[in-house]
Amino acid sequence: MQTDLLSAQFAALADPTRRAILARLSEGEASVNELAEPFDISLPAVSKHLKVLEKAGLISRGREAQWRPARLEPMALKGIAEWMEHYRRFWDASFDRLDAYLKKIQQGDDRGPRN
Amino acid sequence: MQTDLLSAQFAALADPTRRAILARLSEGEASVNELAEPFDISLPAVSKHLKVLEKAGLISRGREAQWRPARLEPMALKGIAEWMEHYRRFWDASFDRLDAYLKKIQQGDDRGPRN
DNA sequence: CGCGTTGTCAACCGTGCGGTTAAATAAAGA
DNA sequence: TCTTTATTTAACCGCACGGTTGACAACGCG
Repeated sequence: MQTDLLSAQFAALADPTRRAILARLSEGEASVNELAEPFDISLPAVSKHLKVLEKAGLISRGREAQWRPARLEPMALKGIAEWMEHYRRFWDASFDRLDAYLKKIQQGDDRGPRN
Repeated sequence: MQTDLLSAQFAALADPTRRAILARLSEGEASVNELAEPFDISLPAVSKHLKVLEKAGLISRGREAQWRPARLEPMALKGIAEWMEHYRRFWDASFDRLDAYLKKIQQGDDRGPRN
């Protein structure tokens, strides 16, 4: 079993069905039936996907009568974004320039009042 | 089997050992033995991890005599970054106002027709 | 209450993953 | 050539994953 949250999040995102579910939820919360509609899989399968997403902290669920609407958990992807930031310089050209600039500043004067 | 590159990349990143390997490679290329050293797993296991990373396009491998150094593939993470960009407004503070606006909209027209 | 709707739980199945050990391959060096 | 070093391949193992079907629970409504 996966104890590490970041691993759980990456693993959750590795499935195309789950990414599609997230895309749908980015337009607003939805019931399980609504989420299942575009796919050719059974309802329990969708229910399992939602459980995976929930354990990864990517969604949360409510209750309204017999519906259990799922909604995107807004801050969840921030952890991944922060992990990626460490590698940003490898693919983002504009970051290279900023990086160089920051290093240059840092060399001479650490606590300068930048306004 | 996974044919989708994005899925393969997320799956590759879901393993902590592989993320540690990437972190090591972000400081420069390394041989399999060097990469294996911090871990308590066998060499073939590391070799398999490298193959997963390579198939995901995250690293590439060379040959120098009997060594097969691995190096980070610079542009690889860009695909993931672009996927995440779609969700940026959900966690980035500078989009807070937009987010609040979307939530407000969402309240009104949630579950209309259909089931 | 009984009924229909919505969703989950339980059990099962096939496949792939991360790990192992043992053997094979590749290249440098004596 | 024979040996040493570096790495991959092959075969296997246990387990988690994504899927199924069938039964069950929760709730609104007549």
